[in-house]
Amino acid sequence: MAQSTITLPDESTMQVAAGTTAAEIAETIGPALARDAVAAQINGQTVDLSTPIGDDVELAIVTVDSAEGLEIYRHSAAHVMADAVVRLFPEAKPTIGPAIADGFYYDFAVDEPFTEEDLTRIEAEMDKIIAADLPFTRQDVSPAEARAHFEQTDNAYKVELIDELVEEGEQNISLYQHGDFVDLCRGPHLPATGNITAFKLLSVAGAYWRGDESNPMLQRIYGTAYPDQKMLDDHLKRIDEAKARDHRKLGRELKLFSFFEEAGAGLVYYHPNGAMLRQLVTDFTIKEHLKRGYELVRTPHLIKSTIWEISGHAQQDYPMYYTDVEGQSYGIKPMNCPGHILIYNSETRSYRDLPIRYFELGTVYRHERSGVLHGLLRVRGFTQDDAHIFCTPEQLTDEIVGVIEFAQDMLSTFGFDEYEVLLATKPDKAMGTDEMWEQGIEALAAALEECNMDYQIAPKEGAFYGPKIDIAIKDALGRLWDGPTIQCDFNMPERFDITYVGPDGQEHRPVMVHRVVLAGIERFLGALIENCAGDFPLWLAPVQIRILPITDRNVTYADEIAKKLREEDLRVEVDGESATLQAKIRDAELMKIPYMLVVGDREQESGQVAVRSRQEGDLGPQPFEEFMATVCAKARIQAT
RNA sequence: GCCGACGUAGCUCAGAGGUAGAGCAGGUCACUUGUAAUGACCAGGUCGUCCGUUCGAAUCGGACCGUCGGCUCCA
Repeated sequence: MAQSTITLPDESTMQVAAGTTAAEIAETIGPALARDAVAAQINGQTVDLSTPIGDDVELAIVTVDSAEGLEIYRHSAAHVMADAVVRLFPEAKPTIGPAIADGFYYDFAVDEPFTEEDLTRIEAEMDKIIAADLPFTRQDVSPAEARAHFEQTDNAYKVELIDELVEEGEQNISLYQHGDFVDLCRGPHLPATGNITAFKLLSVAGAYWRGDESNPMLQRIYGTAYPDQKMLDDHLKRIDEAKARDHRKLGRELKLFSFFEEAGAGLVYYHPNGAMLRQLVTDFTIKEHLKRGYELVRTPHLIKSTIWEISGHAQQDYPMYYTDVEGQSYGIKPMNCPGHILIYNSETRSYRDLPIRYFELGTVYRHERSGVLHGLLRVRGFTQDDAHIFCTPEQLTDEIVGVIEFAQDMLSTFGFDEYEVLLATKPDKAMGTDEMWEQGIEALAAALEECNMDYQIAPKEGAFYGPKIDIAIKDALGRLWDGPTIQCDFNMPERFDITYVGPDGQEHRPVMVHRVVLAGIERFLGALIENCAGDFPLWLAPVQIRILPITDRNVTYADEIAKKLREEDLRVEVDGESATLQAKIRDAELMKIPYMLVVGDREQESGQVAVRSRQEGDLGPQPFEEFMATVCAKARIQAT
């Protein structure tokens, strides 16, 4: 009998009879491996465990604890869900159902949308399919056969997918079947439905076929699956944890901000605590910009529409608001760049002036569609820590490096140390020549490399005026938030015809970089609130100290020390209510105030305060002056 | 904008074709308290808005406003 030589990842080799399956080899290596195996990699290609091995190959067993293995596991769960749906709703047409970051989904074309109650029924049906332990089998067929199958089930969506595959040059179409359910699928899959142990369906939502809003709306069911129940429970617990620190909930509880239905959606009202938090963040931001050679500018909210025609926003149908002033059309600024360009253009600039870095806390308005608004994360009026850098092409990479380093400094001060970085290239709907785009992409890539940043290319994701770097920041729960963006612009300088005089006495075109670090201040505050669950570090706490007089006799003393603390720029409140100390402590704890000073007759007589720290609990009495010195020092530390 | 769900007191929520309820928050009074809720009393709602169906609508239908989960888009 013919033998095949298998090389395993640890370089060891084994001899097996030709035709032995990957599953059998896993079994030979060990029962634990066989149990966790979901697929195999043969010469780097991921295939089903049931694949027989004919030649000498490199083989790796893919287990469910790898990212790839988990994806396969969840993808199989999606198939089981689709099967369950079709069993319960024979009219439903399955379309596409992939694994995603935290689970999987499947989109169905149905006449009636699914209800929450349907999810329970579908889960029960899935349990049956899993209990039946139906093997997943692969079948490679011709496009014609595949088409015939899905035409028979009247599924135009699958037929469309097959036609696309054929266009891409596929000769073979793979179908996966378990029980009676057949799906168009690249695979691979688990050996059988029984391999799925823990899953849960989470929600149902509308989604456009292929993500295009001109296409029909499908019904999407989201679910998740984990190799064991405990992992699933942990995941569900994380969802609850995220809910508990939702910035919209905390925004109300901590009296930070609100929205008013009667005043307009997506427009934020900052209450005293929120306005203080915002001010602390923006004061810090301004200071850091000035340190790095930026200059403050300020531009109006209303600019004649002719400027928006020059900038191209008008022609791009940018979602902005317009108004009319004495018969002239004005646009409410959705971006700060044209204003900064006007200032740049107000004088003849020399190469000796460059780089010029204009910074503005620029408040902009954008007409975001009603369905996308989301707390502070997606609003219609927001403020950016926006700057535009005008520089020579030679200075470009250094300037971008400067921005990246600045962004890292800022974010880490606020407690964000992990990032995911994208470099976005030319979209279909774009201005500027290919050559300009290439230059920009090169400069951005060079800067990222100089900063040793790992990044991924996001094809066609650039702004219409230039390529960009998008940095997403990771929070305490591992969630990603939109963060800094650095956008090259070879286009706007052209349109506004801005120049500088070079050493040769000739006019040259400067490069323009748009960049935000915190990005939208509102959005950043949302991320900040959720990252620390409303428990702000001392330097950012809207109220740093609350003084709790034990009796009415102690209120005057409390007011006195409050005055002294305020003179040191500390943010202090006195709780003068006639309530018990316990009740006052509870209130202050719920407001997540970092320090409580309990003052009764004893403290008053001795000039002391009894300190209770939110983090460390009761610290006992100490001289007031001593506390003030300590807390002043701590409040100055701008790091989390 | 699209699909679905939802909107009852400041907040969290119960109720439901016959005219609205709780807890917390708020106010008043009493208490003057030592490290996460003192007690009593009071006040508070044209049940998101408008239009319709009905003898009668908070309850049923429609439109609009807003919120939530997604799609899409984006700082």
